[in-house]
Amino acid sequence: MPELPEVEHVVRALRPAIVGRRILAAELKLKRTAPDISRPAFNRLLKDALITAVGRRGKYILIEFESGQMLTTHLRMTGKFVALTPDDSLPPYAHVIFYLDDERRLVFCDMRQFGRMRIVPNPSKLPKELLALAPEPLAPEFSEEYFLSTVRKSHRSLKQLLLDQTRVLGLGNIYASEALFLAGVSPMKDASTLSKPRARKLYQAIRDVLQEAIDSGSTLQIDLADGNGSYFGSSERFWRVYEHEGEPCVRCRAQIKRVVQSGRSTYYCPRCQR
DNA sequence: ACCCTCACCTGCACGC
DNA sequence: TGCGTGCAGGTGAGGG
Repeated sequence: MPELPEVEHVVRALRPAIVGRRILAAELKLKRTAPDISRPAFNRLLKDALITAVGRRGKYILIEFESGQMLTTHLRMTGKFVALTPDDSLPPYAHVIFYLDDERRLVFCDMRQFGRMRIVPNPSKLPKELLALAPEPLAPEFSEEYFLSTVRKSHRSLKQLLLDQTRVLGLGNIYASEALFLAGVSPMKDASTLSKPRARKLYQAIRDVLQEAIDSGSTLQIDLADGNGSYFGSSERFWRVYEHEGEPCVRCRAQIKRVVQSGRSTYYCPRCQR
């Protein structure tokens, strides 16, 4: 159930586990997981592929091969990677299996079947949804100027704008609420009406909330060598407003409210956030 | 170009 | 106990 920080944790756990490994065989069990390729073609293209790098773009995981091919994975809501030792049995909802050259299997599991994989023939043929993504939020390209002009141009609510991966990358439903709380800005406010100083504050809050989540997660135990085949990047975290409806605000003690914006829950403090 | 709604799935908590 | 309802941290296709 990942937003950018969780995906970053998955990437960091995956990297030492699979870089340098060769895929002896690939088995796409659920066609839906890689909808724009046939199962035999998927299995054939990844057979004998040597993994040279694991990266990330927004919430997409990028696995690169020596051939120049790349496998992109989006975990959506419930996707997980699991590393299995030869003794481990297949976990539930295992939709893709990669048989690695060290006897282990890298398995993609996904209860809700929303997760998607795609094979990219080479780096110049990135799919359009990847090309459309906003700059990496923790990189210099996501500048204050970029954010200020993006905010100024939008007449949607700030919450909706923050969830739009083509405008602001990496936030999901939780971190969007958290960033707005940190900045003291109402999720319902029309983006274009936000003053420059408050937009700056929101910009900083976005980066802080993501960086804090990445840092706090880096101490998590994400060892894949345990006998059960650990789930990559599982984490527990403390939210300031998310799922705190009715509880006192940590800053002013007013009751946290929940509203629904375009079908999704938003949590906020009606007193601190204007 | 932009933005909204809905569809895609399964499981779980809750109320009757 | 069983059933119906609503909800879950994500996109992306289709339409206005």
